[in-house]
Amino acid sequence: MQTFPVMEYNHSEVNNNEGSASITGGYFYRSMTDPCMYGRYLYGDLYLQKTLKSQTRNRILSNWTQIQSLTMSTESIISINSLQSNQKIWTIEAMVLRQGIIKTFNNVQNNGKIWKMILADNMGTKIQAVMFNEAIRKFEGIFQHTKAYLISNGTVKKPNEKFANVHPSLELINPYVHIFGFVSSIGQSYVIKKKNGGEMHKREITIMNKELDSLPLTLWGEMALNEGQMLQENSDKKQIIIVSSLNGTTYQGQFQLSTTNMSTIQFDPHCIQVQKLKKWLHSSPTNEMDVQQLAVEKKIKKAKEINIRDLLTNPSPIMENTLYYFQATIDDVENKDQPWYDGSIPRYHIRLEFVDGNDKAIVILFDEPATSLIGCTILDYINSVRKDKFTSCFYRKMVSCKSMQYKFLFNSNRVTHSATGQTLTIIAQGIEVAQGDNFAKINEAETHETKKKRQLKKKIVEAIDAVEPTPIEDEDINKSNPNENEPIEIEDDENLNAFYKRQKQILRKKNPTILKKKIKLENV
DNA sequence: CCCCCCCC
Repeated sequence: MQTFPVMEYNHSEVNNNEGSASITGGYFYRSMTDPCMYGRYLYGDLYLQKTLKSQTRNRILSNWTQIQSLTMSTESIISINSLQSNQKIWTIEAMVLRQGIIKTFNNVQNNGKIWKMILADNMGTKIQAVMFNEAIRKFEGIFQHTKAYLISNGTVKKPNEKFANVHPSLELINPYVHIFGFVSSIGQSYVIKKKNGGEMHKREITIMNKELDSLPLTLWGEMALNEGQMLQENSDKKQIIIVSSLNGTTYQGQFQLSTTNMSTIQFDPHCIQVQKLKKWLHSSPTNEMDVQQLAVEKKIKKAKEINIRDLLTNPSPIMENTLYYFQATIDDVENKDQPWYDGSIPRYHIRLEFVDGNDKAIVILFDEPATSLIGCTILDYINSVRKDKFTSCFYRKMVSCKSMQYKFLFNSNRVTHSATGQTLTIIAQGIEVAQGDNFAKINEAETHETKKKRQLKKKIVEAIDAVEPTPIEDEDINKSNPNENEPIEIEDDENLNAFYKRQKQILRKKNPTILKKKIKLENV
């Protein structure tokens, strides 16, 4: 049984080709009937064209919960689970869990518009609905995110085996993961080149639970643009999301999640576990940066300490896939005037040097660790040093890092020795001041603020330490299990609807203007 | 009637 080093997830394991499933772990959102747990057959594409002929059957309900009080006979309504391939007459009631953007396609046989949705019924079973030209014209503006509809008599098709899963055998070992937590960081969306020459949007976010365990989550494709932008636009709020049908992989010792083409993101949905997290989140006085820092400090607590001298002299004193930290004094910031841009992916890094005789260690800080050191985002830093570095408080802070002691968190997989053996490069995952409050100071006002922050932090750390691993309470399972009669209540998400509406008005450029070349910074 | 599961 595979386990994940995290908190709130559901883990399904398909036992055999018939698709029976077992579920372990997790104490939050349970989608017992998620079709992905039952093999590929239920990954049906539901064609809706024929629904046009019986539009009177399509009643638009204002929200999911009203399904229960529907006055019309519900006898003919069947669950998505019981839909048969090629079934001619049927009605389902389903909620729009995800709306794609309307796309055009063009191939040898055909061309036109296509619009996809992911629907779920009150058992939690999901199905993909596909609409084409005429259907899009009729239904555009009718289907709305998180609203429920009666849908009838479209074409029910078996999914194309070719597309359902490229490696069917992998389905036996690759479980899908559902996760919920709050979003602690949101990266930029950018275009990456695939090995086959194609392009793909990618956006990395970080999700955390209330024990401040963090997990990187990669949003792919359309989701990186749409839902990702939605998250970014609301990044000032403490956002809680449920993300379903994720792939889990381990990259360089770090467990990470990626969306699949079956993934959905629900924003602040109404379910008991989310409400609990929300309550906790809003009662904690942390801001985004403090949360990041606390998460790092928690990891450092658990990591093994290692002497940097040992790392330099012995090429392999460390174990694979293990978190370590070392304590050291920064000798120099190699690129303090202009943090370096990494050409392959659009991010900046800071190189710190530690010199020990002839030996040199270089620690590279990307993203959050870098932000944590200088107290602002890398882009803000660059803008501030570009103007006048000597008046920049961030620059002064950077310079004052020198001769300070820090703890650096790193994964053993991110350490490389140079050919001569005298230089060591470490990509750090986190940074913490070695003792007390010796993060570089800017001025008195900040000292005062830091003191206040430190008090708050102490309070939070105590609260985190006091948290017991939450057992699965029967009560919780019943309340959140879609198998029970109670439907999942989803908050009517006006924001997201407005967002989708806006999306339609924005004409997308085919090739978004993303920086692909190395950025040249003016010398300051 | 589309789409080919990804990148460091």
